[in-house]
Amino acid sequence: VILSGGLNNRYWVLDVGERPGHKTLTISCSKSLHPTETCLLKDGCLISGTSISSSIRCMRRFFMLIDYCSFDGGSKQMLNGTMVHEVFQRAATAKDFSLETLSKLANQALCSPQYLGDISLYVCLCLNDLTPSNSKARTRCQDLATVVTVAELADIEENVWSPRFGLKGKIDVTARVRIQRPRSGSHNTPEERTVPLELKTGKESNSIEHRSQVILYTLMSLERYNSEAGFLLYLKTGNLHPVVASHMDSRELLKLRNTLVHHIHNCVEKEAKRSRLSRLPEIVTDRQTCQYCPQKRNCALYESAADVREDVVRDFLEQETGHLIPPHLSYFSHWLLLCCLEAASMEAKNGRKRVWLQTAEESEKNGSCVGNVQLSGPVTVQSEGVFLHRFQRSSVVPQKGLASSGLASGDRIVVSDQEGRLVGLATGYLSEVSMTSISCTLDRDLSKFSGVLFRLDGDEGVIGLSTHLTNLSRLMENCQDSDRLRELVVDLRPPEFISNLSSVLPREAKDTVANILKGLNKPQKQAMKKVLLSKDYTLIVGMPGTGKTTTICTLVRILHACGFSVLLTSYTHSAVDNILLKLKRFRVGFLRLGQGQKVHPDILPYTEESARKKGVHSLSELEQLYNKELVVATTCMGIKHPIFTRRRFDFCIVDEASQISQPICLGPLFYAKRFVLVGDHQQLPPIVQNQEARSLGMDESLFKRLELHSGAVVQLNVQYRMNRQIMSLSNSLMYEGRLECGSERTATALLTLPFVLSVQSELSSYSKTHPQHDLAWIQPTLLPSNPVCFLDCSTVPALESVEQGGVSNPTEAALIHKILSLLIKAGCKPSDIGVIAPYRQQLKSISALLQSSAFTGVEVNTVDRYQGRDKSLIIFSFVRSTTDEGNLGELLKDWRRLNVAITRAKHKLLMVGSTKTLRLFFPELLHHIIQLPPAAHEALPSMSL
DNA sequence: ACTCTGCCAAGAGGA
Repeated sequence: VILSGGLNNRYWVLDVGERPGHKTLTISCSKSLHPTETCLLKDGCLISGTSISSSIRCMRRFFMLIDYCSFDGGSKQMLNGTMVHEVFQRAATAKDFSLETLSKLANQALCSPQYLGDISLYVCLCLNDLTPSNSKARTRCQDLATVVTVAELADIEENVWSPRFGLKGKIDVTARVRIQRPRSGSHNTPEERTVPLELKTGKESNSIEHRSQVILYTLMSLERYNSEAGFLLYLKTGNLHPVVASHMDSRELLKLRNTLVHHIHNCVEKEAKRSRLSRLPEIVTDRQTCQYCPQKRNCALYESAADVREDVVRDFLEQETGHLIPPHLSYFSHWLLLCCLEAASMEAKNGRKRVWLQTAEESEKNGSCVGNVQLSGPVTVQSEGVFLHRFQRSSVVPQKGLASSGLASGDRIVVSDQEGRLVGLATGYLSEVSMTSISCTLDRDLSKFSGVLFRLDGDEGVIGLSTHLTNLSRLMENCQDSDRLRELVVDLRPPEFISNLSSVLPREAKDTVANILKGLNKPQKQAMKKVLLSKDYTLIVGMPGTGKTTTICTLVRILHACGFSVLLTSYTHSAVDNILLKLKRFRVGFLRLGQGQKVHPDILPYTEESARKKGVHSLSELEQLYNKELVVATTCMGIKHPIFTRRRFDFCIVDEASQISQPICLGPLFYAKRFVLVGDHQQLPPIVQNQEARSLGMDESLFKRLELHSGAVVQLNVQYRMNRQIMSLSNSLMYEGRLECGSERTATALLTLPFVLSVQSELSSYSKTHPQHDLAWIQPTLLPSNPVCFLDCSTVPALESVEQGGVSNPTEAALIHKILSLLIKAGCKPSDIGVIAPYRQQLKSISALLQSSAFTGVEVNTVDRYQGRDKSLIIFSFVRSTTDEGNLGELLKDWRRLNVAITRAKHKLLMVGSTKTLRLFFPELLHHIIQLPPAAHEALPSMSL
């Protein structure tokens, strides 16, 4: 934005207005003259110190936040740097820089799982870099008479979020130093200051980047320590350089920071209602700078994608993107745009900003925050880097129960002080929440802050779209793997198959495979065959209830028996573990990668973590662990794991592939020769927040994109879940009759209600005593022999309410509550019942009515959460009862969501909704309508359970 | 117009 005073003019601030969440400035370029302008200061974007200092040479680098080290392992020097940092920090904490200690620490660092995980580990620590005499680190000030001595260590790896400057970062060492200035004559006591100390293990460059980093850290810690300067400590020489942040330096760096933020917020621009990628900051085209830039490919890709070619950079672009043809570039730029749009939507609802934009009181009202707490009792060290803290409400403020805070054990939290001076002090997990106290494990020891008032905020974490972008960028790489994948994914080259099974099937595996195949039905066997014959990929359509998990499990067993290596993935941990839980019953070994906290308890013994506990002390032992199993399982996001710097697989299987967005789904495919996508695009698509991104096709999964090659598709259409009537509803809605029952037993299975007769007689006697109520409709509703019922509430006064939190319909909720109590009384097990609604708000109002213990076991959940699962009896609440289709809402209009909802039921499906709304788009329902009398939900008796 | 799961992160150093 250029203000009226011109690009770089100066302004007077005439007035400052404070509003919640933002400030307004009234400014003018002349004190006495008009035009005044109003600036709105808001938002809470924090930029890291390193991002800013690395942008000094080239601002573009910042926008290409793609971490290559995750797949090439990084350089020797970087690894060395990380390790020496740690050795120094540990030695400093122990206040011991003796050679013995240093070498002990260095050995520990070499064996620490963190570094062992890096397969490219072949670094020897240069211990002589850290000799004791150097570590005392005297300054070489210009002003030789000034002496700085490090008196005490205040902190290491301190995490700072500074909303005031919009900066964040981690400070290597925070030190208390004594500064003795030469003053003529008299007694001068040394000044004490707490300052940031930045360690560098490379060449002593004292470069502008290094110095800027220190200046930024100094700014960040201004509010904490009032530090005026920081220090650069080069460990190779032991030299300590003071870096005094001059006003101008700080100002320039903050201006750079602001420019970066401006570009972030404006990475997409609208033109004639259509969004497109904005221009990035100008390309530097300085051979010297660009030659070694790790981001040059992305830089060139972006430039080519933006379709603005300048002559100066043509050869640079040619060099980096010459191997790509226009469709490749447009695929890249299309998805880049989609990701930018989506990122903006995700950033908008990023809850982390609340920590500094809202007071604790405000935040507490919205839930997931507890303010005014103090440390109580000592901090105990649970394990390396895990500190157990206990907090209590400060007695100063009126007590409010902590349990009602919206925070629950297991939640991720951020700890800050109440005042907003120490933001983001620590992060961790809540372990216990009681009425009076909260305990949690944090990544830092906060014992030195006893007496400080804290606030704990729930932290959803910020996951940008960096994995998406990394995968997209990788797809464009000039190498064999990427070329092939690009051909298949972007050019849509038809997949090839070999004709003869005998060439892939080892003779000795034939019997085993034949044995495994025995338990499968026809389409499942076909799927196995197709996969074995594939040279590129196979798509398996798993319609509802067709034994998708079993099929995948069997596929893995067969591939395993043939000696093929398999990478097994899905988007969610639970989907991965679902297959593994089945797989572990057979003699198939596997390695499960991923955080223990997220892994199913029964799968934990197969994780890397637990294998390590048995002892991995050397690189070769680690390699053994990584290479031992033919089958490796992880989530699609888990591909940053170091195992992938080396290992490749014969097959990659992606489950729930129709729910994964293209860039994410690509990730694991880089590591396998062939892949298998399993899904069903008639079920739920990937969730996309941004409306425009969705309309531009971001919710198209790779599964759906590749489905146009029907030769690669196998359909599992024999299902063992639904009885005939429920299945035919789905068939007419979605599958055009292709879905079949696997057996007559499946087709005719009904709900068992042992006491249905007694409930019915109870109802009829109730009818007699209450003749004013028409209860004729309830009999067919309850009857198991009537598997599909649509209860039409259109005669019942609609109570649909649209609130801020979502949509709910109390009438439907009340009706469901009463019918449920009848069904349970009739002998239906609560655990056999699922209640589904499209909206969370509706689930809340239903759950509120099901508090009595008779209902425990009834699972109330969203359609989305129910995907992949089933129940004997499903009650689905449509909630919406509008006649205006335009007002229906996107969720219900999506047929795929409706399809998922109705196919969760095995034996009986009760739908509650309004025909007014539904006949608009689902006429098949009309065959199953049960017309409700007015006030049906009130007329029904409340059964005592 | 309300559906949701991923992820540890800012920085390791080189020209």
